Amino acid sequence: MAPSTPSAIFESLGCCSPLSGNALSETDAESIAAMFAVLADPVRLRLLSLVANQADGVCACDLVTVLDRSQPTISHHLKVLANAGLLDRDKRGRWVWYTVRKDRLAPLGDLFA
Amino acid sequence: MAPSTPSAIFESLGCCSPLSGNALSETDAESIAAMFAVLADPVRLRLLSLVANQADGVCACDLVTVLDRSQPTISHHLKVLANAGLLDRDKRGRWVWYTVRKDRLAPLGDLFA
DNA sequence: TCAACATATCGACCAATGTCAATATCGATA
DNA sequence: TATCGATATTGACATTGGTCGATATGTTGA
Repeated sequence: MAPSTPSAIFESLGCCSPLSGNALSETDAESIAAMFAVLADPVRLRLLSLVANQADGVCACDLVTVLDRSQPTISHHLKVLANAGLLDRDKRGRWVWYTVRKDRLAPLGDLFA
Repeated sequence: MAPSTPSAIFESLGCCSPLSGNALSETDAESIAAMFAVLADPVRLRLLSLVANQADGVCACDLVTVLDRSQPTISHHLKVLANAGLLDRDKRGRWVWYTVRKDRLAPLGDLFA
């Protein structure tokens, strides 16, 4: 006989807790959400794309002038991106050069496959 | 002769504004950031994965019991996901069934390619 | 050593948002 | 119609986070 309520449908599949099968764990969800939170800002997205479009990296001094934000704000966003592992930071004398970590970006794309 | 300052390097490439080449526009960055903001919450990520793992969709009544959140909170998150176009909402009598919109998720993955 | 410049940090402010209790709405069924 | 159960909305609260002015740190070159 067919189950009548929604949860009964899941229970009829033979498992104890209906939906916990191959779903995201709480800790996995938190770490993935943290990565998406880093990407959930238009200024950071533009910084990331600006850096990604220059194979040899970009000087922070140029990033400050391009977007319409103050120097502390750009510095803050670059730090967030670097702390998330999406940008590599390379100090060369007085300047700081950033390059994109494609090996860190790719796994995020796999989540949508 | 090699340019001495970082910005001079970009200007030597022959373009007016150094980094604006194929980078994200402000409006594009805003809309993409909005999509990532939807995904930047662990409860929403788990809801999405729970729905995605059931080919025939999931009843909201079951989603309420699985995660450790109140019914209004789950309802709120489902609304956010549906408004973003990531979930389809289908009201069947007293219950609401959700299915995932894979065609809306896939383009987000392409951003990392 | 000093001045100028690039970058980082601090402190404060304001907007956005996740959360829940209470309540409303809507559909099914007796 | 009346009641019950599923879902949505409202209002309030606390937290988070983007932003900037002011300032600190660190590096270069005179």
